[in-house]
Amino acid sequence: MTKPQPLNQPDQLSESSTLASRTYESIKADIIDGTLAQGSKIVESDLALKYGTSRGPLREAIHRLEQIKLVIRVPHAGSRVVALNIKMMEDIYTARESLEGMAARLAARLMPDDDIKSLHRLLDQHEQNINDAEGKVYFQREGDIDFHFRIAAASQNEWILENLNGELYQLIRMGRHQSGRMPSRPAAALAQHRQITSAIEQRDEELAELLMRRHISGAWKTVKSILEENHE
Amino acid sequence: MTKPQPLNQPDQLSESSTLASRTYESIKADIIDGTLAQGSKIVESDLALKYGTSRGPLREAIHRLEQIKLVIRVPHAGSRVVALNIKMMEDIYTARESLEGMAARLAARLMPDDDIKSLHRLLDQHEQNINDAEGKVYFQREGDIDFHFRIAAASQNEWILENLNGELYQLIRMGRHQSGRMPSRPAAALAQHRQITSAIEQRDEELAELLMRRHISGAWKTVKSILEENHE
DNA sequence: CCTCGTTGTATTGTTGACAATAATCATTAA
DNA sequence: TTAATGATTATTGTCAACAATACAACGAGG
Repeated sequence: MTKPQPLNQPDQLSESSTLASRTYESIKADIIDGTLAQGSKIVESDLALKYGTSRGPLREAIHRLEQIKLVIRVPHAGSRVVALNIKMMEDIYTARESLEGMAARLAARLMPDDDIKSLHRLLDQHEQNINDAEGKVYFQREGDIDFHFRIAAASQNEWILENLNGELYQLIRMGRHQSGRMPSRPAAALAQHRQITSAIEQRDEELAELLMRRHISGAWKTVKSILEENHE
Repeated sequence: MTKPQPLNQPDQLSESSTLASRTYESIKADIIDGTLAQGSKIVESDLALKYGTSRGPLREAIHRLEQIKLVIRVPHAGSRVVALNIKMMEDIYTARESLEGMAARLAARLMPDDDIKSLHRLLDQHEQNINDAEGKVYFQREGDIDFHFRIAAASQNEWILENLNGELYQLIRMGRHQSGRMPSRPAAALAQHRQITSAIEQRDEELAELLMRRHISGAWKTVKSILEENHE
């Protein structure tokens, strides 16, 4: 059985040349998967020790994490891992809806035919994985983001790509880890992905944007209800 | 004669408690108004001297500027002030169109009546300033962004607000300084602003978004033609 | 018992020195 | 003359010590 191919969104090569970057990647991963608990206080000297570096590079890592909103920092008082709440997640999903809608529109205009074919193949793979018990985990965790990443990349808009991939998706991943549950109904999601791809293939910008926005706002509704029931 | 009221988008209180923040603000201003030329190389020790600080805080400032894309940094090789090109500006305007369209939609849903009234007054003031020779400079430079800022704030979406105000508007300001010219036809822009405000007042989300997007994509067309003629 | 001010401690902000890296320039061989 | 190669230098990356700040504990006064 072929393993689902690795995600092609290397935020940074894991063997980065600078210590600050490596520390950044490590901490980011630990925040996203909950090893560093939400809302927990960050003490520079402690973390420096923990990640085997000195305060200098660690400080740079923290600053970068602050920029992508994984960390909140208040001057002279210290930093904490962000604590996701519903309002914040709603803001993120709304921004994402807007940006990805635009990305889908641009993809319909600009995506090369070959890439569209490849996108179809990706969805075929996802379909197989849905029926496959162990694949389910993969599909629900990362396959979904993989699809969305390809659309963002196809937009050929650097700003949108960087903000989706570098910031919004990270926060969404973190939210998923938190809730412990997966995005709902993979089959329904897949069907929508196919619709969107088809609109792109037909170069129907308007429809592509509309479908993407509907897809994401639908996803938010289910995520929201999960968060609300967890929160009482 | 009453001076146009100061912009209410203090990115940071100018008397920030930390040296790194003050340095950041200074450099940012210098980049935006061209004192630090586009594409010019940044040498940490030189700048540290120039801004009266040591390399530590200056480094933090540079990192923050990198995050808002005013500076480009390559590991071990140094940093440069970003050099705006047409593709980059197009990406920015497209992202802005998407985000501000959504912001207008949210504003139509959420903006308190009092704030809408205040928005009307702001536009009245702009109208006066258009006929006033010295006001023209103000309106064209900052008044336009002032309006857009209020919509973004009214969306009550933190992510959108921060990204528009903290990043996109800065780059657009920088672009304006570069071209030397002002946004075109203040009267036409004002008319569109009124339309948008009116849609918000009527709580017509769909229309508010549509008008805002049209407004911004129109602005891009004229900016683009200016850039192209400057560039040959 | 509560409030306010004071002191002490922990943590961040800042600095200058040192190490590592990459760009530059001169030198040599083809 | 040009291309490759090696030493040199400028610049960034990293570190550890020092200063400034905010928070907590404590005590005095109401």
